[in-house]
Amino acid sequence: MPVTLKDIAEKLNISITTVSKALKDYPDVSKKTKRLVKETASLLNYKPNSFAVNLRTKESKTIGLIIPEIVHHFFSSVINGIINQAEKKGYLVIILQSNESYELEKKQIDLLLAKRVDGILISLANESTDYSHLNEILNQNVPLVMFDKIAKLVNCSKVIINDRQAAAIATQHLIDIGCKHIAHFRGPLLPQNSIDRFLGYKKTLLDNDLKYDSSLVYISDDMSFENGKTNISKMLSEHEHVDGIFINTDLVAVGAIAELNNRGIKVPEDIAIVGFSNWFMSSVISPKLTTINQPGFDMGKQSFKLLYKEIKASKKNNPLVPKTVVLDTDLIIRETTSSTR
Amino acid sequence: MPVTLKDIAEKLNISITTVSKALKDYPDVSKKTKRLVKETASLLNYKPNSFAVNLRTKESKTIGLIIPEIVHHFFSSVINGIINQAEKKGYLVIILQSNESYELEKKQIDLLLAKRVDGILISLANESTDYSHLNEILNQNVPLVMFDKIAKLVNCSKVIINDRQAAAIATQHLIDIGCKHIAHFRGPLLPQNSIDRFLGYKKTLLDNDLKYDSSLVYISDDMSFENGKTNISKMLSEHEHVDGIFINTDLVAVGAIAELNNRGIKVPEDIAIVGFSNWFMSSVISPKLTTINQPGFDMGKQSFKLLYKEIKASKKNNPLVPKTVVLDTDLIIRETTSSTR
DNA sequence: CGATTCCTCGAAAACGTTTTCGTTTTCTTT
DNA sequence: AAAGAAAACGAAAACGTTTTCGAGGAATCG
Repeated sequence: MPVTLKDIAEKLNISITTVSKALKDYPDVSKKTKRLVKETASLLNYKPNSFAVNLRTKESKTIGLIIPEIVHHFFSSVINGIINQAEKKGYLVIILQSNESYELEKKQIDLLLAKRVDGILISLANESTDYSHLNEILNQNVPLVMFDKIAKLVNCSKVIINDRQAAAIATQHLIDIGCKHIAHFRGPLLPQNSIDRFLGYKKTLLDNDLKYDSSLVYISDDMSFENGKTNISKMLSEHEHVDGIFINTDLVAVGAIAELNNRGIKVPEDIAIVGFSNWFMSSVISPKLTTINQPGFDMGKQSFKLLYKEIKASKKNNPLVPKTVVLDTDLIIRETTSSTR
Repeated sequence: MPVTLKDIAEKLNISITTVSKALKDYPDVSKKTKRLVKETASLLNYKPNSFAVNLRTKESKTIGLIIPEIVHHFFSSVINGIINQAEKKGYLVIILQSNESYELEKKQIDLLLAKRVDGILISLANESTDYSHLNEILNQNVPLVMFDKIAKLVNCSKVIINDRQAAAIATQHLIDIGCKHIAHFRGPLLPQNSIDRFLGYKKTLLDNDLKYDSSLVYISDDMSFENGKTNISKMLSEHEHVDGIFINTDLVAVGAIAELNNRGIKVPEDIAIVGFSNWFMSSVISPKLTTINQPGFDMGKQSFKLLYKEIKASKKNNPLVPKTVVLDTDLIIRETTSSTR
């Protein structure tokens, strides 16, 4: 059986109260008994029962994290950032997956609320368009921070990248290397970042006096390798002189490149490509993919930092005004837009 | 304030005891009060306080998972399998990372034990050679299951692949397509699977009457892309007629291929390559990598299943005899060993 | 009708900790 | 040496649940 405060108290013939206070360095216990208590505590290998501590202090030093999918380079980087930062502050992280499903997302939130985690970090499922489940979190006074895939309407802190700007930089790069007919493979219709990237693409075309043609925009429903291949095929059958594509995300871009390779269409000579997210594979394929680097680790880190502040504020019943942190991205120029073309 | 059993009891003018029993369908409470209690419970949106439940039942329905690194295709697949299976049984998962460090691994175990998780799943850090921290888990009667990178000497259930056999299949494949001088890029010296893959390679050479040359074995300390490049360079400077390499793992293989491409050495015509693990990128690079598929998701699933059984057995004080599950791998033949060579 | 059984219910202890508040002891001061 | 202040300690309540055990009343049986 695990050793408790009581065991220490009995061994030293003092009260449980004093033992507890000694261990927590309360000022009203003498140096001598403190030393004694601490010695026997470590002698007996005492570990506080976290269940009891949780009940008493009403906090579990645990946060919940919900992401669309785990097996994903970007998200696993985010997880890494979150866990690292959380551990520094003594928090552990419970991870759940929404599989891009609204229903599952709702269920996972319920699970976390039932577990009474001290806070929740979430990146939304593509399907999610109703936000009552998120407001439910706030109603219960559980701190909430959204990152990457956010809902602007929910009144909580957020960590995002400037998707519109990043897309603009990507598109401008294509224009700068001489592309005249630039297509865009966008993500699903709902998620905000998918929308913003599209808008950044569109605006940059117009800003450069190129005409925007909605038939040059293709949707990747599940952002897969296959999507890239089918989108390319469709595009080639519908348009003749596309010379550049801004593709969301790298995985789709890699599928597109594979299909272009199959068909003997040269990248970047015939068609230049810029991806999005800087997955590891992008630097390994041939030709190497020019892409927008999305700082996953840092996003995780910042997200937890914000959540931590909210948790501390909420403990003091001192509500924090929600804040949105926007992280920098950068364009990584590689072979798919090589200037030697 | 969250609603408690007491609130329901007061509202209905009955005792807390009866409310608790009604909600848990005890036989000694009448249908009528059960209905009444359940109605008001859902009316008030009652959620049991998990902290109190934990303290009372001495279990948290939470398990801990320690892996060397999260941002890794194989491990994130494993995580996925574990979380999926755990959720089905009502368990949540706390994930920690050892960063391949023995010290950190020890610390993470302490954290999980302090949290009093119901069980622990672990894949060992490469550094770990002392197992006292693992035995500490068992001493505290916390169920433990090891997967992938295991320690044979620790007396717990394990889930692994047959590394030796997989390596043999990979090596045999190289021999079958005509390779005569086969090198091996192995992982670090300590981990069991690194050892077993090496042994499978060696044995297969001898079984085929090829001579084993220890100078053809190169070590990748950190299993990186860079390791692949440097190993190839070293190998090319030391040996002339290597015509096949069995490389652990895919990431190293991809680095090797990149360097071979740089030097104009043709894969598979000049040197054929087989990787290990079937990372997603392997099917995307050029030439596509022949590799051993390692069933990450299934490994996660099986690991949790074993742990679950142990948890249930340990609750009944009915120790389970440790069991080792060996999962199948398969050889995925792609272009780096294409038979057209 | 008395004794037995069954059906409902509730008091109370227990899980292990934290913290308030009061009590006792020791020390300081005059 | 007495009075007051300071230091050290402990009793007890509280967190919210689960479960044992016993009690009361209703139903059943002989």
